[in-house]
Amino acid sequence: VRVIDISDVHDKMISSLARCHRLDGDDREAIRTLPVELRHYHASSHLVREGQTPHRCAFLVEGFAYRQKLTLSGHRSLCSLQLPGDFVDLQNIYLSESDHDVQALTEVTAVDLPVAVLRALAGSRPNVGTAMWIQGLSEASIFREWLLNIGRRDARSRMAHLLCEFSIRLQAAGVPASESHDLPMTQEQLGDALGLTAVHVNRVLKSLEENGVIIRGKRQVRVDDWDGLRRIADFNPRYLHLRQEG
Amino acid sequence: VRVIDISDVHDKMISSLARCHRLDGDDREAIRTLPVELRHYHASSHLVREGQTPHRCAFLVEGFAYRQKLTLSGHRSLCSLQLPGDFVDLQNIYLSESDHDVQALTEVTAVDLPVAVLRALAGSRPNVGTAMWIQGLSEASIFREWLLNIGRRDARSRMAHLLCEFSIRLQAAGVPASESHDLPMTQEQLGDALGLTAVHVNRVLKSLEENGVIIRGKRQVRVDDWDGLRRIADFNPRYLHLRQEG
DNA sequence: CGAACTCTTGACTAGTGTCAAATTTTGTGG
DNA sequence: CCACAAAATTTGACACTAGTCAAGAGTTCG
Repeated sequence: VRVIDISDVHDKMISSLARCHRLDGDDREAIRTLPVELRHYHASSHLVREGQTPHRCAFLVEGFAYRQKLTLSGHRSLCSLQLPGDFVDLQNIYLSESDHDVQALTEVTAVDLPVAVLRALAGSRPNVGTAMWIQGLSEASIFREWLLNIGRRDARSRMAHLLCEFSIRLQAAGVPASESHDLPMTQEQLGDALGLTAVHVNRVLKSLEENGVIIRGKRQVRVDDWDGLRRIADFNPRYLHLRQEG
Repeated sequence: VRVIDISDVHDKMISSLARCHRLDGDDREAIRTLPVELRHYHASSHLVREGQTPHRCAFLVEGFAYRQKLTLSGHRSLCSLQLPGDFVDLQNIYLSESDHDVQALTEVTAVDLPVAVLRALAGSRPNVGTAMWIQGLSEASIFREWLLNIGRRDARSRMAHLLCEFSIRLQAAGVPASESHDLPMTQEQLGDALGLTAVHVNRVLKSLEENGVIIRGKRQVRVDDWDGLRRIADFNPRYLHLRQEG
């Protein structure tokens, strides 16, 4: 566990939102007035729970999280991954009831912001509101791409696509290459992200490793041959909307 | 082709947004000042095209449309259906490049609104902006549900779920029961909405009809036994966020 | 009226799922 | 820090859902 500087957290929020929409000095100043109360979540604990009224929105400082939905019979589907620098609850901020869960994938450090405070900020600083709106739209675009991925690509391509996305998004979020770019998911979680069973995920990973495009560790996967993976994945980063300017 | 009254169109926009968020008299007045220029689209013509910068946002007055994405190899996945009363391009309104297409499913009558005008309206009338934001969030919730549908339900349930959603949304949009509640899609389009092949869609429809839960016409499907269908579908309308109050 | 889509069906195939058991890794309480 | 229990991985054998191919019939639309 690392010591985290509160001013760094504000900087991180500002750069996360500024990547979505241009912010002026007053906008940045307003963000700096947000109350920062760091909170720790253990792996697999809930940040959001289906059916609840969202009162707080987490800003991810360290660690990963994922959105998921469940079938009545208990089958699970992940909808997206949340990386450091993401506002986790922009999907619910204006809805009266959450339609899905968000759970910590790893140990997570996050700031819990009252939804009312974020709404007020969006109202008083329109640029910030627009930035939050855009961040939510970008995530909706990820949902659509995952729909295409699960609906129309075969198992190998799906897996390759997921890895490409993770890799590019980490880079875009400014996680230094020195830090690990391994995807720390179990094969069951990967299966739920791809509409596959854990057993088949295992077979696919083995095959991708034999082709030399990935390297596997325990409970994690790393990209080895990016171009090869990208070709298998049919990956086009357009849907991530990384270079946004209002 | 029916004659459409412009004031009716404004009413339709107002009620569409008011279903998402409370609007006061001035908000409604502001919406009434929007320029209304009715435009007709033939079935399968594009309202939005991937890669383009969105300059205009359509408001659907009559007819249906769908969002779709394509794989490099040309495979298609639908992401959602658009019904009368939907603002089609809320997903792109603040993005610089569209990541998907929107095409007319049937003959469509729509109002084309300049994106700049909508952005200005969102800025000057915060309630209206919030309503648009919420409409976009609700659609994102549909993407997530479709992800669960395709990823974790079998073909019969997927089809049943799609029909349940269509039925409930039509009702919520206030389409009178007198008008047809048939889903006017080809089996190939249904397949692309469900991650199936057209051939398998045919088999599934046959089976559902034999169970007496649907009735098929040419190029259309109608719900016959709603409770039966709902049971097959594992359908819970929560994700549609129909009763929203800011 | 004909060409081009759709739909339907059957026969066959292939990609994933299911089940089960051995092995390795991880996490926890003493 | 160890020992054990629980969780995750790996593999093989087999089953089954959904895909592919093909051909005939029905529809739609210019």
